[in-house]
Amino acid sequence: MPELPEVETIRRDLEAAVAGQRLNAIEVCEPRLLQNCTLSELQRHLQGQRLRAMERRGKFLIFNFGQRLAVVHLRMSGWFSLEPGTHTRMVMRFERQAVYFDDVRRFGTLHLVPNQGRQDHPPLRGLGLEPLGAEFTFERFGALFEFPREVKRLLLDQGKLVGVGNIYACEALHQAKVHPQTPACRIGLRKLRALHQAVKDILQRAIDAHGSTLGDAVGDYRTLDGAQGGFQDCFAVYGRAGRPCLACGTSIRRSVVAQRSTFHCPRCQRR
DNA sequence: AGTATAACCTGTCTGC
DNA sequence: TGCAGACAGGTTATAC
Repeated sequence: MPELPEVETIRRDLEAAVAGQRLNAIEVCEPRLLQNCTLSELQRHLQGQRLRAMERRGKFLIFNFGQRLAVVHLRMSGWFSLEPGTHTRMVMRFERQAVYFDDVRRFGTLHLVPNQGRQDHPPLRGLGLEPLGAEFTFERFGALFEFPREVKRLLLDQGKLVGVGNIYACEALHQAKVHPQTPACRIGLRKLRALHQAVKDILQRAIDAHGSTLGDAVGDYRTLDGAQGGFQDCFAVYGRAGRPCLACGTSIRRSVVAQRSTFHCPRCQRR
């Protein structure tokens, strides 16, 4: 479920909790987690190494151990905790603190990747623009809009732009007053500038609120210490079908775009 | 090259 | 109370 703001929140929390510490042991009890190595290979390369930094690329969480990286994707229900949970799939025991990877739906992935040339190895290969990085200029963003794909589909394409998922795509499109099904190449300069700003703005505001927790069901996103995020209280459209648009009062509409639930205001976001 | 569909899993919620 | 069906923040293989 996590998108960029949730992953970034976890990154910061993990950095504070375990960066700089040596990894004493790593235990994996869900074989599907490991994508490109065996558990013994993982242990051979990482155990005894110091965690140099916690990094993030799009929705990937990167444990930087110097020569090697453990690259984790949380997919739908993964999260990290300082306590063992009901669906713990991996434990990383650092010198002074253990961290637990919990993942109800077992979709989460871990790749062991060489740090040198990391961008040439899956899963970091072929990723798009980092929306909170210096590279996210209006020119480079605008260059993605040359084709007639539906704009929401484009925003969700991790090969074009990383980190934006279903929630924040809906929210950014509403803030910029763009209909989710608008062909990308038919968005005018004014709206395109508004959308560029909205993507940055929504993601930053969501990070400031420590991400979004939709409910209290098992597998819902939590921060490292188990707290809920806060940005769900700021949603303008996501999950608000039938309720009034905060800008104009019109009933928010739910539809399906790119096989995903989509929410928009039919008045603020005209085709 | 695009788009749709099913699949990967488990859990929750809704309606009958 | 039970039970079938829909739905869920993500991605990918496969088939048009």
